[in-house]
Amino acid sequence: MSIRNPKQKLYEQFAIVAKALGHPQRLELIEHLAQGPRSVEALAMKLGLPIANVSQHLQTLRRAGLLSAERNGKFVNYRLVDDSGLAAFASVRTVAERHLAEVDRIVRGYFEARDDMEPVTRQELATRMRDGLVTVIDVRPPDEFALGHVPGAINVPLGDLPARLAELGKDKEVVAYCRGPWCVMSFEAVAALRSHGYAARRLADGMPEWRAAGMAVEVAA
Amino acid sequence: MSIRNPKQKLYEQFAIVAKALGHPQRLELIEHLAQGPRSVEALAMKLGLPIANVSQHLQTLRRAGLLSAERNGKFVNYRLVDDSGLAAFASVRTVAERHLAEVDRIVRGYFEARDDMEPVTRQELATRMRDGLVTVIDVRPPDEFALGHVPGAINVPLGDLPARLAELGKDKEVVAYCRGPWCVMSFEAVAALRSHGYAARRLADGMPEWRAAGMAVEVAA
DNA sequence: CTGTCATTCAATGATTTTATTGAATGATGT
DNA sequence: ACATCATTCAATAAAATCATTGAATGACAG
Repeated sequence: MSIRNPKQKLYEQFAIVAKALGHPQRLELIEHLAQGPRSVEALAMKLGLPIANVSQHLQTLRRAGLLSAERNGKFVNYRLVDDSGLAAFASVRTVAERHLAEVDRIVRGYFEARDDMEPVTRQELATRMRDGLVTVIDVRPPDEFALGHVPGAINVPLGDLPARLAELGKDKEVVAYCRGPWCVMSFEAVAALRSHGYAARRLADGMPEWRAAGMAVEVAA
Repeated sequence: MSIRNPKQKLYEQFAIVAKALGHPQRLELIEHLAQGPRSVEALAMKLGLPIANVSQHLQTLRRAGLLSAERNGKFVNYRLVDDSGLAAFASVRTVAERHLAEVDRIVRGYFEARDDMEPVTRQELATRMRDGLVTVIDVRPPDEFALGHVPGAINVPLGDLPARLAELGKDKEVVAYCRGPWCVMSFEAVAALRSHGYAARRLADGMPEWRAAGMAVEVAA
């Protein structure tokens, strides 16, 4: 029986939060919930995991104060309680990006092979959209697009891109975005567009960051 | 053998960082290293833990990119590689402070009993110091004070405070600070000073945050 | 070279976390 | 009431993390 002083008790609580972030699939759950509220089943489908497993992860995140759950009929909808969880995720990501050699290796090996250009910043995109210089495509699945997207963006899920190239004029630069800074879909989209002769770039991060930065968001009717 | 796509590999790396933050004593190590570089033995002494145990925790933090180690003769000095680790700690703390009921309980039960006043912000302190309105005391141990302190602050380790009350005039407000936002020493100092009739408040956070905010820092000769 | 000291390594058991399975719960619709 | 469906709970085994111990390493002093 160890005597724990108040500082140690506080640090145990902080550790609960960090521990909740310390599992790759829980981070992925956060990424998906950052697009909008979701039921357990919907999340399990997106991640390709058993429902009971996802349910347990969600409860771990809820106990850490990252999520709230609301019952809606038969379904339980989970959502991020606020931006602080996403901010914690982002700061953890920053540490890894700056100091882990393995991250560098993965980025060089996969991501830079698809898009080695500087991404577009939010501000830059907002300006170029206002001036009518770019076509913005949202490459996420339609359900995520419906929950909120960059005003004026066209929803072209990655799988549909080859069939819908004709919709995108070559006179304007195409800017693609999806769920976040390392969402593979926007990298794949940019690579595909370039190979077809389009001028294409990525947005530096995704929808949740756009929303968190206070930019206007359009929601499906 | 699971096939892991590049996103999952990245998330595993992010999880390594979060996992490293997911242990109360590793968080405490970060707090101490935020005061300045330290040897393994010195940290073990401060935390009251076996050296081998501390060594292992430090290596976990190093593998997560949070610390760097430099050999200096017989000693190995660990240090925070940059502010990003402290920022991650801070954002995890924010989640816990906002959403964990247990944190609220601990703060109410212990900390607010010692100091229920609004703490002084850095900017406010800088202004009031310039105008000569406050006496600033640094209640950390002398070795930490020596590695950097608020210019003009007096080092009064908490244990010495009762014997050194006479040094502090009652005409000026006394502001106490120590290692960080929930460092118990500054709470105890404020409580002790108030009980002796002094006007006393805490700085909202500690030395590492002062330094990270770009404020001037004085180092012992 | 030898002894000492700070640190790391390696091995161990104890504890915690994780994934899986199937049963229990709670709400809905017939 | 009954069947159905989404979710949670409970139990289990596998895996990871943790603290502890004592031996190995690497640097210095004599």
